[in-house]
Amino acid sequence: MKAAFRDVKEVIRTRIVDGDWGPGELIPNEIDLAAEFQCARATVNRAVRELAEEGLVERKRKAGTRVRMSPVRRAQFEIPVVREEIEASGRMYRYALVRRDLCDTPDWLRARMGLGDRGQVLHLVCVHYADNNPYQYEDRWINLAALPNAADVDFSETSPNEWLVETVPFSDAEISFSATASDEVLASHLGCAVGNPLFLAERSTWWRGEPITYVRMVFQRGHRMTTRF
Amino acid sequence: MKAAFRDVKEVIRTRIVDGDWGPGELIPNEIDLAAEFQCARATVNRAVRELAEEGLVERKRKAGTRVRMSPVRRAQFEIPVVREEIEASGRMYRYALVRRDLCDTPDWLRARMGLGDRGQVLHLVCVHYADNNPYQYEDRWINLAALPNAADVDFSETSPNEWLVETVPFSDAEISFSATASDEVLASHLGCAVGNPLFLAERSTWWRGEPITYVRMVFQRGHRMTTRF
DNA sequence: GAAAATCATTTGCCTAGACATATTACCCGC
DNA sequence: GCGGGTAATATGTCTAGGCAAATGATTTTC
Repeated sequence: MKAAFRDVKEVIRTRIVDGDWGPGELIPNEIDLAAEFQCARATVNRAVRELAEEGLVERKRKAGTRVRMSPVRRAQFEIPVVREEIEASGRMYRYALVRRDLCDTPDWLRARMGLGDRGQVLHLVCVHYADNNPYQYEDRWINLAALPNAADVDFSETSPNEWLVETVPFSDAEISFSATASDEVLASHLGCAVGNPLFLAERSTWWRGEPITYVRMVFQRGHRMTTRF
Repeated sequence: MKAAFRDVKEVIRTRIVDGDWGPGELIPNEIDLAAEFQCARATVNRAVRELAEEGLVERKRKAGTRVRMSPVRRAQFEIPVVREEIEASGRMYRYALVRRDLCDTPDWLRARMGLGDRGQVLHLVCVHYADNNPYQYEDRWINLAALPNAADVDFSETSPNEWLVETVPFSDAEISFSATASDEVLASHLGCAVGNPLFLAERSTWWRGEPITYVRMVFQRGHRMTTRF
């Protein structure tokens, strides 16, 4: 007899999956469920609350709990550091710095990151290899106003990604995925043809409201991001 | 004065983000925190438990709670029904069925879905419009062995997506995202040029271990999938 | 010294009862 | 029939206390 709320949760989940309680239908209230399962209301509450967090049911005060019409399926992706992603798949990781510039913040970046005054940014371009095949092209901009010491770091060995993770551990971020076409630069670095469709991930990061970094990550042809739920 | 556990949670989160409690460090135990915040231990428990679920801290019995070295970054995407996605953005939704075939299960589909014996599948092609602009091209295959009555449904008005959601509401799924190039069919339906890079989502669905449906969803040029965390 | 048994600490979960809050349902006056 | 106020109800959260389980630390035994 351990973790009763888990059992309650699974019984309810089974009833929903099997269609005993169909979409849109109201399920019994917490007091009745507690009576049925012979437990405290708090136990039922936790079970049903977690099901609601998973998107299986919808709860409203007074109105009760009902099975969702269209289950809000939330797909969860872990966003690992590239090196870990490659090494986890058993391939050898290699990193190369392609370019390093110090420049004034371009306007498009100021707009995107919400940078008010002009200042300097560190622009880094690097490529991540898996088993010596190009895997990801990384185009990164670091706000030097927020991280002045980034200018002194030697990024020829440490990838900016890993340096940032150690330096600014807990930040807010916005990530977005889309498709883009390979241009000549990408084609030469990734070893594909110009015009090939490529998977693109962009990420902006803030720390305490201050813009830290923006990165464009373009993956090798055929890259897929997969998850089960 | 509502939701004390939320306040506790935010105070602790702030201390971690600000570096008062650095990566790898042990934070006070629940009893001490409860004393500090003048609340019951259960309240602190919920606060810290949720922080652990978010990946900010790591908990172990007897060992206590410590701040994670590298926070597990989980991006969460909601996978809504197309119509809801479009209507939520304030645009008008329209749906069109392009093609409907009954055919023997092609080999590639049998391999992908883990379908053992050969049987028939229903192949549907449709397009979803937002404000009369093509938004998503949907290429769907439904396993008739699992859903024989799908053959009798009129999909000219109801989109297969919505019919399936009502009929087989809660299933296991695998979803994957990638980039693809527009071919002539896609170009004509989506109104883009041949060769344009397009964002592709593929989804396989099972119900109680039985393959139900596989769908390829190709989005209009420039589509982005975004999330904050 | 190494392995095994015991102890202590911390999180995990449960109960029973209480009050708060949102929201529906109903009743009433018009 | 309709608008507005009021009561009823289901969920949301808190408290105080208690037992369970995992596991790091310590001590005992061989």
